[in-house]
This record gives sequence, C-alpha cells and structure tokens, in this order.
Amino acid sequence: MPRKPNYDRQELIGRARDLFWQRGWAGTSLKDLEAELQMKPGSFYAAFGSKDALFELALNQYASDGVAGLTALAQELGPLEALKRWPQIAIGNGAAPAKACMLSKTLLELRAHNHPLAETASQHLLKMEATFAALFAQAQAAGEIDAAHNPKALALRYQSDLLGLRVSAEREGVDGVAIAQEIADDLGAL
Amino acid sequence: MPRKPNYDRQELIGRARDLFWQRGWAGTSLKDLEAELQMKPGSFYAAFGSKDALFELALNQYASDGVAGLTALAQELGPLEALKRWPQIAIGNGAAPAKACMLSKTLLELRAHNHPLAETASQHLLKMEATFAALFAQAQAAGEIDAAHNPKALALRYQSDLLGLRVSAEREGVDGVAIAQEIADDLGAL
DNA sequence: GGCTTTATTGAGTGATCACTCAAGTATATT
DNA sequence: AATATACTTGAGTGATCACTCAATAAAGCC
Repeated sequence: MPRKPNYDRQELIGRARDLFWQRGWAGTSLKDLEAELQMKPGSFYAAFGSKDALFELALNQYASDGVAGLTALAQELGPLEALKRWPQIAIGNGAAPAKACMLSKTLLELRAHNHPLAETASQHLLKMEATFAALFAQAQAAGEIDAAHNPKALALRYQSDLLGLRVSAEREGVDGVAIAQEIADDLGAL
Repeated sequence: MPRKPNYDRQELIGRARDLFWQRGWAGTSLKDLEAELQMKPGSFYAAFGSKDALFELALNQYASDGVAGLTALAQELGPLEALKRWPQIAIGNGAAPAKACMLSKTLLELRAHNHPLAETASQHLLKMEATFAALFAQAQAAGEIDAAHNPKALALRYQSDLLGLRVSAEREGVDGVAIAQEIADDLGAL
C-alpha cells in the first residue's frame, strides 16, 4: 500500500553530516539542508523530525565510521602501525569537509549552551578514546610498546594530540603533515 | 561641550570577550550582549559599531593578554620553565569562561564561512606561535634545550599540543592536568 | 543659565530562523 | 481499477536575528 521514499536515507545523512561538519550546527540553516538534500521542508521533517535529530544521526554516522575505519586499519597493519598512520589519515583527505574533528567542533560550539548534542559528541569522543586504548593494549600485548605504560593514559594523550593536530591543520599555512609525523614518531619511542 | 560615556570601555570589551569566548560568535546574541553590558541597542551601536566589530576588539584583547601573560611569566621564570607551566595555566583558571582557546573556537566556527574574524583569529594564533618560538630560541641560547632543534618546529608542535589539551579539557571527566603535565615533561626531554 | 555636543533610550525595521500543515501526488495491495 | 497509505509540495507560522533612528537627557564651555 505505502509509497516508498525516493531517496537513500543513509546517503542523505552522509550529505548532511558533511554540511554540519564543515559549517557547524548554528552555521547550517534549514535552507542549506533543503538545498543540499533536495528536500522541501515537509519532506525533511517527515523524514528526520528536526534539525537536531538529523544532526544526531550525522554525528552517529561520523563516529561509527571513525571507529570502523580505525579498526579496519588495525586489522590490516596491526595496532601500533595503525595508530601511527591514523593522524595522517585524519588530516589527509583533501575531499573531507574539514580537517578538524566534527565531534570536537560540536563539543566546542554547543557545550556552553548545555545542548544535548554536546553530550552526544562527548560520548562519541569517549568511545573513540576507548578504541585507542584497546589498540594501545594490543600493541603492548604484541610487545610493540613497553607494558609499563597505562594504555588509558596513552589513549588520552594520543587523542588530545590528535585533536590539536586537527585544529592546527584547519589553519592556513600550517604543515599538518609534519605534526602528524611527530605524533607518529612519539609512538615509536614508547 | 560633549558628554562623556558613563562606562569603562575596556571593561565592557572584557565582559563581551568572556561572553563570546564561552558561547561563540553565533551563540552570542545582541540581546545577550545588551544584558551583559547593560546597554540599549542605540548605545551599543554608537559605542562599537556592530557585533562583529566588538568581537574583533574582544579577540584582540584576548590575544594581547595572552602574549603579555606568557611574556611576563618568562620574565619571572625563564623561557623553558614558563613554557612548562603555561599549559597548566591555560586550563587552570576555574573562573575563565572556557578551557578551550577562544582563537581556535573562533577559527573552527567561522572559517568555513570565510568570515573575516576567522582570519583575525588565525593571525593571532600565528603571533602566539611566534612568541612560543622566541621562547624556545631563548631556552636554546640559555642551554636549556638542545640547539639542534628548530625552534619554529618546536613552537608549532607545542601550540598544537596546547590546542589539543584545551579542547580535551573542555570535556567532562577528562584529567586536563595530567595531559598538561605530560606536555611539560616532553619539554624536559628536549 | 544658555548653548552645543554627544550619549542614551526603546520602539520598530526587514530578514531570516526552525518549523507546520493542508492539499496534492505517487505507489502497493486488493 | 479502486483504495489505502504513505511521501511531497510550498506557502505560511511566530519567534528571533542584527540593526536603525528620531526623540530625549546629560555634560562641558561660554
């Protein structure tokens, strides 16, 4: 009986994620979204409910893609090598909407207003940090990193460096590749 | 002949800086500013011209306070010790409007829109980086850091780590002090 | 005190914000 | 083909946005 929507929902969420990632929450208007997704307001609200609801879907997709990408890389290269390459990958995609991390951008923009999406972003950062910690622990188990280190502490510092790298890479004239290389080299000295 | 304004302009800019720092550019409305500065729209526009003009004044005050604070610290403690303590200071002021750097928040929020204030923030970051580089060079001249390092490269990495620290410190439950300590320890190993 | 000059007031401007909803259209089942 | 069930359309909602301006009030100089 029913009529099917003539769009691919996941692909729409991906396009919305790119817009939000680049322009931020307040910086992306419904007009922007309507233009990008080729949807009139009625369809938009029937499909997603609200701007915030779509932003949350976009954040979730962004975060799960991140964890999946890193996990796949670790399968291919092993934990330590994946952690070494990850910084370059994070800033290396020229086609990406931004160098900076969407989770950190969201956190910085919305935390002061106690917006629920800031908490969502925070949770995703925590999950990413746990993924880093697991890889550090694996690297220790494989004898690639001195077992005396606390993998959670390593993950906290690594993520902090990564966030800094990605903010720096957003600047004009900054050699992000050099910073990423240094972060990778630091891991080799553990 | 003329009538004097009944406010301290620098103090008003400081209050506006705190609002902008905490809530961001889009997140701070004219109503917010009018309430904080106790000014009606007419007075506000007579005094500052526009929201953007006041934001720029706020950014300038933020940046010059930063350079002045670090320079004073280096006078007191010497260059290396100042660089070691600076991360703790950056996140240590509980009364500050935010842990994250106002320059990086502005850059992340406005760069995608090619807003002139993003360029202003970028310039201030560059000036701060130059201040770091000068201190690294001084530390080398004093024999506190191996002269083989490139002070500009040290400054770039140091600033990146600092920005990451300050984003991380914005998160709930993150031990910023521990990260700041690690950054300081890294300097000791140079 | 009169005069000039500037600061302050606050209602009001058009534009844009996220969002609604009644009407129309397309599709799958019967 | 008829019908039920969505999906799509797009003008329109009140709220809020940054900002304006004519009127009023206050201060310094004569």
